[in-house]
Order: sequence, then C-alpha cells, then structure tokens
Amino acid sequence: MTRQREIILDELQRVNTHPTAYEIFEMVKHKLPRISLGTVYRNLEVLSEAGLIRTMTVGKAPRRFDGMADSHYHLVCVRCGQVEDVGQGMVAIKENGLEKKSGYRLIGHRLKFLGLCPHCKEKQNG
Amino acid sequence: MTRQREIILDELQRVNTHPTAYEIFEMVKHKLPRISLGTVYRNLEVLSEAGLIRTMTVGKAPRRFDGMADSHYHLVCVRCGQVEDVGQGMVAIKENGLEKKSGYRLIGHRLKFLGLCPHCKEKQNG
DNA sequence: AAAATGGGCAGGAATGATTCCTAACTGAAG
DNA sequence: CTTCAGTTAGGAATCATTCCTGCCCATTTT
Repeated sequence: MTRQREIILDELQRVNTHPTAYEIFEMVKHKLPRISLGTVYRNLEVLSEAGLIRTMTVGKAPRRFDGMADSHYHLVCVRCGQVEDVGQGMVAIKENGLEKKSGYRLIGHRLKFLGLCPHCKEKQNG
Repeated sequence: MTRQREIILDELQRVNTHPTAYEIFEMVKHKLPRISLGTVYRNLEVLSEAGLIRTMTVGKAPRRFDGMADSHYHLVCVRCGQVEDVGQGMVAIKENGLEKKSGYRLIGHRLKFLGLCPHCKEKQNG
C-alpha cells in the first residue's frame, strides 16, 4: 500500500459519487500534484482486484469506481448518468436452483435500476 | 428499416451468443461484403434506442449486444467472459418504495449473476 | 557507505473501441 | 427528372485505457 494508492482509496471512500478514473485523477491531484493518470488506473485495478473497491459500467459511458466495498445496488439516471446507491435492505432477490440448472458456480450478482433522476424527471415533464 | 439494419438485426437474433460490435461486423460481412464498421455501430445504436435489442457491458471488456428484446437476466463467467441467458421465471426481485424514497422515476432494471462457467469451474478445481 | 535489487511511479506513446465527418447513394415525393 | 431526407462506406478523429521505458526511492548486500 503505497502513498499514492492510499490517497486514491481515501478519496474514493470519502465521496459518495461514483467517479470515473479521470475524475479521481483530478481529485487526487490536489494532494499529489505530480501523479499521472496511468498510476491512477493501475492502482484502481489493484484496489479492485483486492476487493477494496468496485467498478461499474453504465451503457457506453466510461467506467465508474465505487469506494464502498459492502454490497449494495445502484440507481442510474439514463439521461444524465448520475448514480446513487440503494441500500441492500430495500431490495430482495429470490432465485431457485440457478446454480444447479446452469452448471455455473455462482459468486455474486449485480443489480442496477434504471430511471430518471428527480432533476431529469422534472425536465421531461416540463 | 434499411437492408443493412435488417440484416444486422436478423443475425443478432439468430444467434444466442452475445457478440461485440466487431463480431457482428464480421458476421454480417458474408451477406453485405461492403458494409463498414461505422454502419454497424450506428445501426446497433438505432436498434437499441428502438428497444429491439439490448446492450450490456461486462467489466472492462467491449460492449456486447443481445438480440432478445424480452426481459431476461445474464449469467456471466468472470474468468472467460462467456454470457448465458437466465429466463425471467428463475428469479424474482422484490423492492418496496424505492421510487418514492429516491425521487427517481423507475424505468427498468438490469440483473447480472457473476460466477464460473462449468468449464472454468472444472479448471479451477483441477 | 557504495552497489545492487526490486517495486512503484511519471510521462508519454500505443492500442482498441467507438464516434464523427464527408461525399456518394437510394428511394420516395413532387 | 429533380429534389430532398435519410443512409451508407470509408476513413479520420476521439476517448478511455493499457503498455512501455527510464527514473526514483527504499531495502538489502557487500
């Protein structure tokens, strides 16, 4: 855990947005003015493999990173791309025999709700 | 609905794999030798907006397209990237008051199961 | 302490996916 | 036949991401 890696993780955990690699690069620049985008990418990769952060892709937009390691779902605005977290208590998934029928070993799942955020909803109505 | 667009849709519906834009480009070349990759991308975009096909992203790999318009979920192998469909009968989602609490207008959701396909599971054990 | 080793790192070039641009084509309508 | 709108092929351009290379810093070896 190097200084760069630690600061990247800190920044990512401190915000509840879900920034892209480039946005993290900009956030971290304040503390590490000489850091390069490549370093950010590499460390995000390392942190992600270590299970300390999560990544998500929404449509064709660039990948976003999530500092929360605990399991939760996402609510994505299809118009502006804004992402919010949904606590795991709000939603339940019930499946039966998927592992057996498919032959897969299940590891986990990702659930994403699509919709219009309050702001875009407003705009569409107006 | 142009000839190109129709053939792209046909091909995509004929297979149960989930090809990338480039793979579709190669598939379609047999019938349309002069087609360009740009045309494939544009038509996939059009078809997707029309709700005739669906798109999905798995990690950092290129986007994949799905000719099935009906709602179903995906089962993705985290090792080899293979994707299978999961019938909607297999899984149920229960949520309560998400729309009200978040202020979003909900449009839909995406659910992806992650795991190891039979082949990769085998390999890992062996 | 000097030399050697190793793991990052900065910077930038390279790659790969996707989008954008332009001129030519197609087909329907007048 | 001319016009017009929409679409295409082809290729250039863009954007996210990865890769490469030489450098720096900390630790170990001598």
